[in-house]
Amino acid sequence: MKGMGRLENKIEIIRDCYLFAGVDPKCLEPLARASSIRRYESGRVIFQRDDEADGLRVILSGEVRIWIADSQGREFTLAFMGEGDPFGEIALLDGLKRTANAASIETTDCLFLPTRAVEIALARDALFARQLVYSLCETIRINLATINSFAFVGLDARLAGKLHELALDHAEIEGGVARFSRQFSQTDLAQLLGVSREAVNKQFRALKHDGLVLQDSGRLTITDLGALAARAQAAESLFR
Amino acid sequence: MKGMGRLENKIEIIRDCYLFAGVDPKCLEPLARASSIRRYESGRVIFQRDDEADGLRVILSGEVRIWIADSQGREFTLAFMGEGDPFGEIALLDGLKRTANAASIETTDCLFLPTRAVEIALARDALFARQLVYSLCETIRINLATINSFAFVGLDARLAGKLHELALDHAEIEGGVARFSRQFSQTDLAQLLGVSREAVNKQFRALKHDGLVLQDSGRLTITDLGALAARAQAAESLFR
DNA sequence: CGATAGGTGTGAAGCAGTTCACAGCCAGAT
DNA sequence: ATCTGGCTGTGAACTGCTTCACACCTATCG
Repeated sequence: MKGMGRLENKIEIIRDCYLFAGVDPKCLEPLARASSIRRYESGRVIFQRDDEADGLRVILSGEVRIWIADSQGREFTLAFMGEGDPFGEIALLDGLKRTANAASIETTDCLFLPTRAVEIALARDALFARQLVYSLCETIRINLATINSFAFVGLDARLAGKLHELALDHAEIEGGVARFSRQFSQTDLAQLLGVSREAVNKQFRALKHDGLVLQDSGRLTITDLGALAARAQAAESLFR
Repeated sequence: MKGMGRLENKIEIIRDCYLFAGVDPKCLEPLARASSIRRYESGRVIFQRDDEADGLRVILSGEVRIWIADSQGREFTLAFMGEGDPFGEIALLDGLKRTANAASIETTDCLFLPTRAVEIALARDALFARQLVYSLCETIRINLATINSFAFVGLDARLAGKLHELALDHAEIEGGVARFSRQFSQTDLAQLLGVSREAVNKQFRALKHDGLVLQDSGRLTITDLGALAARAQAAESLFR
């Protein structure tokens, strides 16, 4: 009976992921049966570029960084993923090697769905396929916004835009003020923007000078989200 | 009887697109019934960013440029699409506005599938959904390669890589030599790389100096694809 | 035919971001 | 309490790309 309890627990967890919203309950049970829950301690590398895909993960709690790197060791952060976000879909879905690296930046629990189980659900349930398609489209829009900013936007506007974006996910917003709930180092920001830490520092100076951003003991506070958005105008996102 | 002939003709056209490979023949007929063939003269804008999506197009013959632009009129070319390629899927699939602009750069015939017909096929046929998922993953890999090159790769290697890539689609290759089958202006290349025309010209000088590229009356010839690929090393594509 | 529009080639000046070097600060470990 | 490692701040020198300006070359079109 204990095993049964765990299964029902997993079914519930899966049903709560937006990726599986509306999925046929008949498909849910085999998915749950095949899936497992994996815990990664902070700093664990979950997979690396060019690995074979083993399955899909959905974050139950914690935070994961997805990034690419070059041969010199420079890194570009594609995304920080949090609770409810799925990751590792691409290589799973097209059967090729992983496109990026993933690591936990705090203790993270993931629901792990092995390739075969996803494949079966995909063939059986049109709604699951539909949901996956939405998720892939979202990824494409995010990537296009990144390309847009590389092609057209100066670092000043790019930093403003990125801070604004991060605030929506990682800060408590009240009025036009956003207080970040975790630390982002200038190195983090540099890796998110694809530039050097020094360049970020310089732009940061300007933001602080204009009173748009404060630093209380490591944490950032944005004093005027609207003004920050205005600075990012040129970076107007393709993704809304 | 004539109408019937046109329908069967369309069914055949659809079946030949790789996007519909393996699609249930029962789904094919309604798709064909709803679809139409549209001809765009050279230079016609097919859709623009922020338009509502009307449907999906598959190129039957001709060539289409997909690009984004900023407020100053600078343009970044995301892709040239040719025979068999589908385009306009993203906004169609997620119901949001178009992410990019599309225009024919020569007289182009497209198969046009309106949103509703695609939606119905998607709900009914898991294989069609699977095929779409593959196609979206491919787009994501291409976009990631673009992001990779912006973040890490100098213009020298990026130009070499782009020429190599273009040669695979637009040139006749014999041994290590590739003779382009249409013209690419330096402006075209600049827009593909997200830099100024002058910067491309300068890198071009270096390639010509080293005898890797020739220009006979507008058309380009790559004299050593291997050496060109070596120059692009750092741009090693995430997409293979 | 000469006019015009794209394309190419090139040089000067400027700016944005990189690299390198180093200093100071804080928190956690020994 | 001191040491260490990661973060921040900053300046100097350099490089790569942009912008602007212009010359020249061709193909096309009235």
